[in-house]
Amino acid sequence: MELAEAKLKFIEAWGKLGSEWGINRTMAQVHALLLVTPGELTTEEIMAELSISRGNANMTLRDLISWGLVEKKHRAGERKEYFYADKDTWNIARQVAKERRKRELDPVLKVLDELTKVKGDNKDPEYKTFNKSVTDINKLAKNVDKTLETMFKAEESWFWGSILKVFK
Amino acid sequence: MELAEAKLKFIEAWGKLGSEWGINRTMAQVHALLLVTPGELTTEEIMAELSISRGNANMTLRDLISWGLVEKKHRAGERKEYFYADKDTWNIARQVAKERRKRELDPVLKVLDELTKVKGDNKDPEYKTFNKSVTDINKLAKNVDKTLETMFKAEESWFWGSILKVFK
DNA sequence: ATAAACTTTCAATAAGTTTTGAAAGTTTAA
DNA sequence: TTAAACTTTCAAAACTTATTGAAAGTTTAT
Repeated sequence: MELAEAKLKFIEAWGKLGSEWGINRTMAQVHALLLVTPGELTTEEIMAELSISRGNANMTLRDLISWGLVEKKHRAGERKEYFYADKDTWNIARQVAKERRKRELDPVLKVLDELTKVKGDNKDPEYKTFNKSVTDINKLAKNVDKTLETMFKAEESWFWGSILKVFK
Repeated sequence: MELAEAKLKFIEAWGKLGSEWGINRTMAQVHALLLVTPGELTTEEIMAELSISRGNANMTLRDLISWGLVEKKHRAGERKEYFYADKDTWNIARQVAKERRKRELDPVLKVLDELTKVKGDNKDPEYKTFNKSVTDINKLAKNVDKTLETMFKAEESWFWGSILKVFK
């Protein structure tokens, strides 16, 4: 397979995975493009490479920057802005996990905490079932939360070393 | 808070989380409804409770069954079909992880494996960057895959015990 | 101050996804 | 076999989300 073809396949696969996990397809594709690009790209280049509009490119790049995955670079004496992606996979994974926890897991944990406090009669099967499900899910979610917290602080090698050692 | 209100909040929160993670909102809501319901519900009851159409209820229930989260029950002498959800949170988490791995992670791993095999000149920055990114992501994805594999086989208490022990 | 070079915004539109509901299909009991 | 009770299907409609592109805004050099 040729390099150019391989790049396209990578961009496509990454875009598809993103969209299946609730991340805008274009955002994932722009990110993929920057990941396989040495150095930086301008908005124009990204627009051309992926055949997307100026508006779309601009908004997607802002999103990627707000997710902490991409940075703007400024070259002395030039007006254009250059974009480049952090290529460290472990940082990327951490960054994505961090953002999604903040945006999605945290609010759910708040609701679950509130719902575990709802009082009722344990003789009532309606209440009992509700309470058990909510409490169990809350516990699971909190464990996930703790593990993510550890992951944020950890070095990649230490993290996987620890996990894979335990699971052998 | 009242039980009825709490149930609605739970159904809403679960639906929202689902949609943010690429799971149809209605599917997550029906699942949530069954989770807080002792015993079984009929299609009619689910339609009424969530104000959804017969077609929607039917398709969503089939999906939930194909995900292994819900089962049909048959009561002797009755024509109606009853649906109930497995209430074991650990089973649910495993089941969801299993399905998503099969549907989404596996195909990406296949593409990544193929892309890591693309040959090129390591003096070429284009090739070098492509190869490094793809190889790194492939490694990470394989580690995730291994961890999921362990999770599928494990008991909940053992799994979290091991993870949380390591991370203390 | 001006104008060229570039970035950002956002209303309109397109694309994608979910939902409906009526019709077709199936099963069961008599 | 018939018909009532129930389930399934799927084309059309509603809804949601993503994208465009032209206009407005900003920055920089002169």
